[in-house]
Amino acid sequence: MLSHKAKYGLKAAFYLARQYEKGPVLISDLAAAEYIPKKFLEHILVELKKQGILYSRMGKGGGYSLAKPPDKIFLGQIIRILDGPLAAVQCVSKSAYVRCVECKDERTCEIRKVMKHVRDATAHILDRTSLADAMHTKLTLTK
Amino acid sequence: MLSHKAKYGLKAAFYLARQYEKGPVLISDLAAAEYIPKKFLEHILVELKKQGILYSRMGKGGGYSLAKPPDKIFLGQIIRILDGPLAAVQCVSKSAYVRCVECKDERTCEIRKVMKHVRDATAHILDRTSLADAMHTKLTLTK
DNA sequence: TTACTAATCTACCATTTCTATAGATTATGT
DNA sequence: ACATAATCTATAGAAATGGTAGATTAGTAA
Repeated sequence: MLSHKAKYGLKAAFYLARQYEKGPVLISDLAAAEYIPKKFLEHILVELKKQGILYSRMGKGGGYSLAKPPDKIFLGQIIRILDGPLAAVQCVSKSAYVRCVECKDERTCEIRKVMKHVRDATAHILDRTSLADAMHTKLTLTK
Repeated sequence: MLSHKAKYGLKAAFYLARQYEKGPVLISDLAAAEYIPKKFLEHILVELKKQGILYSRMGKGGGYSLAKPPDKIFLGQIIRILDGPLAAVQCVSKSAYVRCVECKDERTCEIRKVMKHVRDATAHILDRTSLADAMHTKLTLTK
Protein backbone atom coordinates (compact mmCIF):
# COMPACT_ATOMS: atom_id res chain seq x y z
CA MET A 1 0.00 0.00 0.00
CA LEU A 2 1.13 3.50 -0.83
CA SER A 3 1.63 5.47 2.39
CA HIS A 4 -0.03 8.82 2.97
CA LYS A 5 3.41 10.29 2.72
CA ALA A 6 3.93 9.06 -0.83
CA LYS A 7 0.41 9.94 -1.79
CA TYR A 8 0.87 13.48 -0.46
CA GLY A 9 4.19 13.71 -2.23
CA LEU A 10 2.67 12.69 -5.53
CA LYS A 11 -0.19 15.12 -5.08
CA ALA A 12 2.27 17.90 -4.37
CA ALA A 13 4.35 16.98 -7.39
CA PHE A 14 1.34 17.07 -9.68
CA TYR A 15 0.28 20.41 -8.26
CA LEU A 16 3.73 21.84 -8.87
CA ALA A 17 3.68 20.33 -12.35
CA ARG A 18 0.50 22.22 -13.11
CA GLN A 19 2.21 25.43 -11.88
CA TYR A 20 5.43 24.69 -13.73
CA GLU A 21 7.12 27.91 -14.90
CA LYS A 22 4.49 30.04 -13.20
CA GLY A 23 6.73 30.93 -10.26
CA PRO A 24 7.28 29.34 -6.85
CA VAL A 25 4.41 27.94 -4.76
CA LEU A 26 4.11 28.41 -1.00
CA ILE A 27 3.95 25.34 1.20
CA SER A 28 0.82 26.81 2.77
CA ASP A 29 -0.90 27.17 -0.56
CA LEU A 30 0.05 23.69 -1.61
CA ALA A 31 -1.14 22.23 1.67
CA ALA A 32 -4.44 24.05 1.48
CA ALA A 33 -5.07 23.23 -2.15
CA GLU A 34 -4.44 19.51 -1.78
CA TYR A 35 -5.76 19.04 1.76
CA ILE A 36 -2.38 17.98 3.13
CA PRO A 37 -1.35 18.75 6.75
CA LYS A 38 1.12 21.60 6.32
CA LYS A 39 3.74 20.54 8.83
CA PHE A 40 3.77 17.02 7.46
CA LEU A 41 4.08 18.33 3.95
CA GLU A 42 7.20 20.25 4.95
CA HIS A 43 9.07 17.01 5.63
CA ILE A 44 7.95 15.48 2.41
CA LEU A 45 9.01 18.45 0.32
CA VAL A 46 12.42 18.57 1.97
CA GLU A 47 13.03 14.93 1.10
CA LEU A 48 12.02 15.47 -2.48
CA LYS A 49 14.25 18.51 -2.64
CA LYS A 50 17.25 16.63 -1.27
CA GLN A 51 16.80 14.04 -3.96
CA GLY A 52 16.77 16.63 -6.70
CA ILE A 53 13.09 16.45 -7.61
CA LEU A 54 12.15 19.88 -6.25
CA TYR A 55 13.77 23.27 -5.99
CA SER A 56 13.05 25.85 -3.32
CA ARG A 57 13.87 29.35 -2.19
CA MET A 58 13.49 30.89 1.23
CA GLY A 59 12.25 34.33 2.00
CA LYS A 60 9.94 36.72 0.25
CA GLY A 61 8.98 35.62 -3.21
CA GLY A 62 10.22 32.16 -2.36
CA GLY A 63 8.50 28.78 -2.36
CA TYR A 64 8.70 25.44 -4.08
CA SER A 65 8.87 24.46 -7.71
CA LEU A 66 9.87 21.43 -9.77
CA ALA A 67 13.61 21.11 -10.29
CA LYS A 68 13.05 19.55 -13.70
CA PRO A 69 10.32 19.71 -16.34
CA PRO A 70 7.31 17.44 -15.65
CA ASP A 71 8.26 15.04 -18.40
CA LYS A 72 11.61 14.35 -16.72
CA ILE A 73 10.21 13.35 -13.34
CA PHE A 74 8.91 9.79 -13.01
CA LEU A 75 6.48 8.47 -10.46
CA GLY A 76 8.81 5.63 -9.54
CA GLN A 77 11.43 8.12 -8.34
CA ILE A 78 9.02 9.90 -6.07
CA ILE A 79 7.59 6.72 -4.61
CA ARG A 80 11.03 5.23 -3.95
CA ILE A 81 12.15 8.39 -2.16
CA LEU A 82 9.14 8.48 0.11
CA ASP A 83 8.22 4.81 0.55
CA GLY A 84 11.39 2.94 -0.26
CA PRO A 85 11.88 0.22 -2.86
CA LEU A 86 9.04 -0.80 -5.15
CA ALA A 87 9.80 -4.49 -4.77
CA ALA A 88 7.52 -6.53 -2.52
CA VAL A 89 10.48 -8.50 -1.22
CA GLN A 90 13.90 -7.02 -0.75
CA CYS A 91 15.68 -9.93 -2.44
CA VAL A 92 14.14 -8.81 -5.68
CA SER A 93 14.82 -5.09 -5.44
CA LYS A 94 17.21 -3.46 -7.87
CA SER A 95 17.57 -0.24 -5.93
CA ALA A 96 17.91 -1.89 -2.49
CA TYR A 97 18.77 -5.57 -2.75
CA VAL A 98 19.09 -7.49 0.51
CA ARG A 99 19.23 -11.25 0.78
CA CYS A 100 16.37 -12.86 2.72
CA VAL A 101 17.84 -14.31 5.91
CA GLU A 102 15.66 -17.41 6.02
CA CYS A 103 16.13 -18.20 2.35
CA LYS A 104 17.84 -21.51 1.68
CA ASP A 105 18.39 -21.08 -2.03
CA GLU A 106 17.52 -17.90 -3.86
CA ARG A 107 17.61 -19.59 -7.24
CA THR A 108 14.84 -22.01 -6.37
CA CYS A 109 12.70 -19.77 -4.13
CA GLU A 110 9.22 -19.72 -5.59
CA ILE A 111 8.28 -16.50 -3.86
CA ARG A 112 11.27 -14.75 -5.32
CA LYS A 113 10.48 -16.01 -8.79
CA VAL A 114 6.95 -14.66 -8.79
CA MET A 115 7.72 -11.44 -6.93
CA LYS A 116 10.42 -10.62 -9.41
CA HIS A 117 7.79 -10.62 -12.11
CA VAL A 118 5.58 -8.38 -10.04
CA ARG A 119 8.41 -5.98 -9.34
CA ASP A 120 9.32 -5.79 -13.01
CA ALA A 121 5.73 -5.17 -13.99
CA THR A 122 5.24 -2.31 -11.56
CA ALA A 123 8.65 -0.78 -12.22
CA HIS A 124 7.90 -0.96 -15.92
CA ILE A 125 4.92 1.27 -15.37
CA LEU A 126 6.15 3.61 -12.63
CA ASP A 127 9.60 4.25 -14.08
CA ARG A 128 8.21 5.13 -17.50
CA THR A 129 5.31 7.28 -16.44
CA SER A 130 6.33 10.90 -15.92
CA LEU A 131 4.26 13.55 -14.22
CA ALA A 132 3.50 14.91 -17.68
CA ASP A 133 2.43 11.50 -18.95
CA ALA A 134 0.05 10.96 -16.09
CA MET A 135 -1.43 14.43 -16.54
CA HIS A 136 -1.83 14.59 -20.28
CA THR A 137 -1.90 11.09 -21.69
CA LYS A 138 -5.28 9.50 -21.75
CA LEU A 139 -4.15 6.33 -20.08
CA THR A 140 -6.58 3.62 -21.10
CA LEU A 141 -8.32 2.61 -17.93
CA THR A 142 -8.65 -1.14 -18.18
CA LYS A 143 -12.37 -1.47 -17.68
CA MET B 1 6.30 -4.54 0.69
CA LEU B 2 5.20 -8.05 1.53
CA SER B 3 4.97 -8.45 5.31
CA HIS B 4 6.75 -11.27 7.12
CA LYS B 5 3.31 -12.66 7.78
CA ALA B 6 2.49 -13.03 4.11
CA LYS B 7 5.96 -14.33 3.34
CA TYR B 8 5.66 -16.95 6.07
CA GLY B 9 2.20 -17.84 4.83
CA LEU B 10 3.46 -18.34 1.31
CA LYS B 11 6.38 -20.42 2.51
CA ALA B 12 4.02 -22.59 4.52
CA ALA B 13 1.71 -23.00 1.56
CA PHE B 14 4.54 -24.09 -0.70
CA TYR B 15 5.75 -26.52 1.92
CA LEU B 16 2.29 -28.04 2.22
CA ALA B 17 2.05 -28.15 -1.54
CA ARG B 18 5.19 -30.25 -1.67
CA GLN B 19 3.64 -32.58 0.92
CA TYR B 20 0.28 -32.65 -0.83
CA GLU B 21 -1.45 -36.01 -0.39
CA LYS B 22 1.30 -37.27 1.86
CA GLY B 23 -0.69 -36.79 5.05
CA PRO B 24 -0.99 -33.89 7.51
CA VAL B 25 2.00 -31.80 8.58
CA LEU B 26 2.60 -30.63 12.15
CA ILE B 27 2.87 -26.91 12.83
CA SER B 28 6.12 -27.64 14.65
CA ASP B 29 7.61 -29.42 11.66
CA LEU B 30 6.52 -26.70 9.30
CA ALA B 31 7.92 -24.00 11.56
CA ALA B 32 11.23 -25.80 11.93
CA ALA B 33 11.58 -26.59 8.24
CA GLU B 34 10.92 -23.06 7.05
CA TYR B 35 12.50 -21.17 9.95
CA ILE B 36 9.24 -19.56 11.00
CA PRO B 37 8.51 -18.70 14.67
CA LYS B 38 6.06 -21.41 15.65
CA LYS B 39 3.62 -19.33 17.67
CA PHE B 40 3.45 -16.72 14.96
CA LEU B 41 2.88 -19.39 12.35
CA GLU B 42 -0.13 -20.63 14.30
CA HIS B 43 -1.98 -17.37 13.69
CA ILE B 44 -1.14 -17.41 10.03
CA LEU B 45 -2.32 -20.96 9.49
CA VAL B 46 -5.59 -20.30 11.28
CA GLU B 47 -6.32 -17.35 9.01
CA LEU B 48 -5.58 -19.40 5.93
CA LYS B 49 -7.78 -22.18 7.25
CA LYS B 50 -10.69 -19.83 7.93
CA GLN B 51 -10.49 -18.65 4.35
CA GLY B 52 -10.61 -22.15 2.99
CA ILE B 53 -7.02 -22.46 1.81
CA LEU B 54 -5.95 -24.97 4.41
CA TYR B 55 -7.49 -27.91 6.20
CA SER B 56 -6.52 -29.14 9.65
CA ARG B 57 -7.20 -31.84 12.21
CA MET B 58 -6.56 -31.80 15.94
CA GLY B 59 -5.20 -34.64 17.99
CA LYS B 60 -2.94 -37.50 17.25
CA GLY B 61 -2.29 -38.02 13.59
CA GLY B 62 -3.52 -34.49 12.98
CA GLY B 63 -1.85 -31.48 11.44
CA TYR B 64 -2.26 -29.18 8.46
CA SER B 65 -2.70 -29.81 4.78
CA LEU B 66 -3.90 -27.93 1.72
CA ALA B 67 -7.66 -27.79 1.40
CA LYS B 68 -7.40 -27.83 -2.38
CA PRO B 69 -4.90 -29.12 -4.92
CA PRO B 70 -1.87 -26.85 -5.49
CA ASP B 71 -3.08 -25.79 -8.92
CA LYS B 72 -6.29 -24.40 -7.44
CA ILE B 73 -4.65 -22.10 -4.91
CA PHE B 74 -3.39 -18.76 -6.20
CA LEU B 75 -0.79 -16.53 -4.64
CA GLY B 76 -3.08 -13.53 -4.84
CA GLN B 77 -5.57 -15.22 -2.50
CA ILE B 78 -2.95 -15.92 0.11
CA ILE B 79 -1.47 -12.45 -0.02
CA ARG B 80 -4.87 -10.77 0.21
CA ILE B 81 -5.82 -12.86 3.23
CA LEU B 82 -2.62 -12.03 5.09
CA ASP B 83 -1.74 -8.53 3.89
CA GLY B 84 -5.00 -7.13 2.62
CA PRO B 85 -5.72 -5.74 -0.84
CA LEU B 86 -3.09 -5.83 -3.56
CA ALA B 87 -3.89 -2.31 -4.70
CA ALA B 88 -1.48 0.45 -3.70
CA VAL B 89 -4.37 2.83 -3.12
CA GLN B 90 -7.73 1.75 -1.81
CA CYS B 91 -9.67 3.72 -4.43
CA VAL B 92 -8.35 1.31 -7.02
CA SER B 93 -8.95 -1.95 -5.19
CA LYS B 94 -11.49 -4.40 -6.51
CA SER B 95 -11.66 -6.51 -3.37
CA ALA B 96 -11.75 -3.57 -0.92
CA TYR B 97 -12.70 -0.32 -2.64
CA VAL B 98 -12.79 2.79 -0.48
CA ARG B 99 -12.99 6.32 -1.80
CA CYS B 100 -10.03 8.56 -0.96
CA VAL B 101 -11.27 11.25 1.42
CA GLU B 102 -9.14 14.05 0.05
CA CYS B 103 -9.90 13.23 -3.56
CA LYS B 104 -11.71 15.97 -5.43
CA ASP B 105 -12.51 14.02 -8.55
CA GLU B 106 -11.72 10.35 -8.95
CA ARG B 107 -12.11 10.45 -12.70
CA THR B 108 -9.31 12.98 -13.13
CA CYS B 109 -6.99 11.84 -10.33
CA GLU B 110 -3.62 11.11 -11.91
CA ILE B 111 -2.49 8.91 -9.03
CA ARG B 112 -5.55 6.76 -9.40
CA LYS B 113 -5.05 6.45 -13.13
CA VAL B 114 -1.52 5.15 -12.82
CA MET B 115 -2.09 3.04 -9.74
CA LYS B 116 -4.96 1.29 -11.42
CA HIS B 117 -2.54 0.11 -14.07
CA VAL B 118 -0.15 -1.08 -11.42
CA ARG B 119 -2.86 -2.93 -9.57
CA ASP B 120 -4.05 -4.62 -12.74
CA ALA B 121 -0.54 -5.67 -13.64
CA THR B 122 0.19 -7.24 -10.26
CA ALA B 123 -3.25 -8.86 -9.96
CA HIS B 124 -2.78 -10.25 -13.45
CA ILE B 125 0.27 -12.10 -12.23
CA LEU B 126 -0.71 -13.04 -8.69
CA ASP B 127 -4.24 -14.17 -9.47
CA ARG B 128 -3.10 -16.43 -12.28
CA THR B 129 -0.10 -18.00 -10.64
CA SER B 130 -1.01 -21.04 -8.57
CA LEU B 131 1.23 -22.76 -6.08
CA ALA B 132 1.74 -25.48 -8.68
CA ASP B 133 2.66 -22.93 -11.37
CA ALA B 134 5.24 -21.27 -9.17
CA MET B 135 6.74 -24.63 -8.25
CA HIS B 136 6.87 -26.34 -11.60
CA THR B 137 6.77 -23.78 -14.34
CA LYS B 138 10.09 -22.35 -15.27
CA LEU B 139 9.00 -18.75 -15.05
CA THR B 140 11.26 -16.75 -17.29
CA LEU B 141 13.20 -14.50 -15.00
CA THR B 142 13.37 -11.22 -16.83
CA LYS B 143 17.08 -10.56 -16.73
C1' DT C 1 -12.17 -43.75 30.31
C1' DT C 2 -7.68 -42.35 30.47
C1' DA C 3 -3.73 -40.53 28.52
C1' DC C 4 -1.66 -38.30 25.06
C1' DT C 5 -1.35 -35.39 21.18
C1' DA C 6 -1.94 -31.41 18.44
C1' DA C 7 -4.57 -27.59 16.99
C1' DT C 8 -7.23 -23.51 18.91
C1' DC C 9 -8.40 -19.48 21.59
C1' DT C 10 -7.59 -15.40 24.28
C1' DA C 11 -4.77 -12.20 25.78
C1' DC C 12 -0.90 -9.65 25.91
C1' DC C 13 3.44 -7.05 24.79
C1' DA C 14 7.52 -4.88 22.57
C1' DT C 15 9.13 -2.51 18.71
C1' DT C 16 8.84 -0.03 14.79
C1' DT C 17 6.74 2.83 11.47
C1' DC C 18 3.58 6.30 10.30
C1' DT C 19 1.48 10.56 10.78
C1' DA C 20 1.57 14.74 12.68
C1' DT C 21 2.69 19.01 15.52
C1' DA C 22 5.58 22.78 17.87
C1' DG C 23 8.88 26.17 18.10
C1' DA C 24 13.17 28.18 17.17
C1' DT C 25 16.22 29.36 13.30
C1' DT C 26 18.09 30.76 8.99
C1' DA C 27 17.93 32.70 4.40
C1' DT C 28 16.03 36.17 1.18
C1' DG C 29 14.09 40.32 -0.94
C1' DT C 30 12.74 45.24 -0.40
C1' DA D 1 15.63 46.58 9.53
C1' DC D 2 11.63 44.14 8.56
C1' DA D 3 8.65 40.83 6.86
C1' DT D 4 8.47 36.50 4.66
C1' DA D 5 9.00 31.75 3.92
C1' DA D 6 11.64 27.64 4.09
C1' DT D 7 14.46 24.73 7.39
C1' DC D 8 15.92 22.27 11.51
C1' DT D 9 15.33 19.73 15.72
C1' DA D 10 12.62 17.58 18.72
C1' DT D 11 8.78 15.31 20.19
C1' DA D 12 4.60 12.49 20.55
C1' DG D 13 0.36 9.83 19.69
C1' DA D 14 -1.53 6.05 17.02
C1' DA D 15 -1.42 2.11 14.41
C1' DA D 16 0.71 -1.81 12.46
C1' DT D 17 3.84 -5.48 12.94
C1' DG D 18 6.05 -9.37 14.86
C1' DG D 19 6.07 -12.27 18.42
C1' DT D 20 5.04 -14.85 23.06
C1' DA D 21 2.35 -17.30 26.89
C1' DG D 22 -0.86 -20.25 28.81
C1' DA D 23 -5.16 -22.40 29.15
C1' DT D 24 -8.51 -25.03 26.37
C1' DT D 25 -10.69 -28.05 23.17
C1' DA D 26 -10.83 -31.84 19.88
C1' DG D 27 -9.35 -36.14 18.32
C1' DT D 28 -6.86 -40.93 18.67
C1' DA D 29 -5.56 -45.03 20.61
C1' DA D 30 -4.93 -48.06 24.52
